[in-house]
Amino acid sequence: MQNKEIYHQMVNGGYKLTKPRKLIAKWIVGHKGVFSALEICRSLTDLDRVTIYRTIKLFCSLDIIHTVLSLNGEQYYERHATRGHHHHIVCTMCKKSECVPCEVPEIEISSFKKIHHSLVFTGLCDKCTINS
Amino acid sequence: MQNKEIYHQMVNGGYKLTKPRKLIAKWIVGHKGVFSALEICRSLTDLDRVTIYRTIKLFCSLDIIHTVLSLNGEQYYERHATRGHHHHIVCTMCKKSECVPCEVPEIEISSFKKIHHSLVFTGLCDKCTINS
DNA sequence: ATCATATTGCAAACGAGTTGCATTTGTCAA
DNA sequence: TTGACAAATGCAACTCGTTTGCAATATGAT
Repeated sequence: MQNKEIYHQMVNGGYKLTKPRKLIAKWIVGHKGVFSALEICRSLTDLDRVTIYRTIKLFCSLDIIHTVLSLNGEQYYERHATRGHHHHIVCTMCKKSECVPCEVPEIEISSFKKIHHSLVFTGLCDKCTINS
Repeated sequence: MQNKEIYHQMVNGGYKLTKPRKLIAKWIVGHKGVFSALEICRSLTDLDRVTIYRTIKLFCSLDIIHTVLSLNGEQYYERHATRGHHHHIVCTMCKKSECVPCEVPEIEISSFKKIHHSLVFTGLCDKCTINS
């Protein structure tokens, strides 16, 4: 049960285990891949938007999820270490996405610590290539 | 004179060479590195936001500039082919950024064409590492 | 079970970017 | 050079994702 793990991280961090937080944790565990705050809003309609945004921030600070770069002004997130580190390729026309294994070499920059990276590939999927 | 080149691209594309467009072209040529629409707004205060946004879109469609992924909901742009393809590392605390050469291998995905990538490294810069 | 306080939900605001529309400006043909 | 017409501008008012202030509520330590 992956959500138990998240509950643990919350309690360890000194945060209360509330109903909204549990619901959001379960949703995230049950969701494969990248997601946005608004997707959670659309699913968990009993919860206030504000609570969802705040919980997402909390989860980020607890390293339960991390931000993925945005393609369109909407912020996306991903569960830390789901199925190993990887990236996505997104079709610029129809927004369909696929996973891509990570081949970014580790970089060494003396003046920066705790380096993470966010990578998105964009292109045209087979269908959209034909239609364009 | 790099802006002459841009004027050419506009005329070739069948677009008028207006005062606002020339001003924005000059600003972009004179600007080193990544920029946002709002930065131009702050500099060229006589121009309407709307005109700036519309001109940026036009320049993107003419391949004069291209979008850079955003870290915070604000869209960033860069002059095409300035100093060759590269990426950025951004400090998560103070937002200071540095350039990083690109070492992402070309990927081959049969079902996608015209693949581009957007990569941002994040981390803590030296100062923020000390203060945290 | 009680209580302090962390957390929620509402309303109202925010900032970035967009749209509709009347006015102005570039361009091209006369 | 001028004038006409489409293209482009600027204003106002809007959208959408996200945030803030604050009163009401729920959690968990006692």
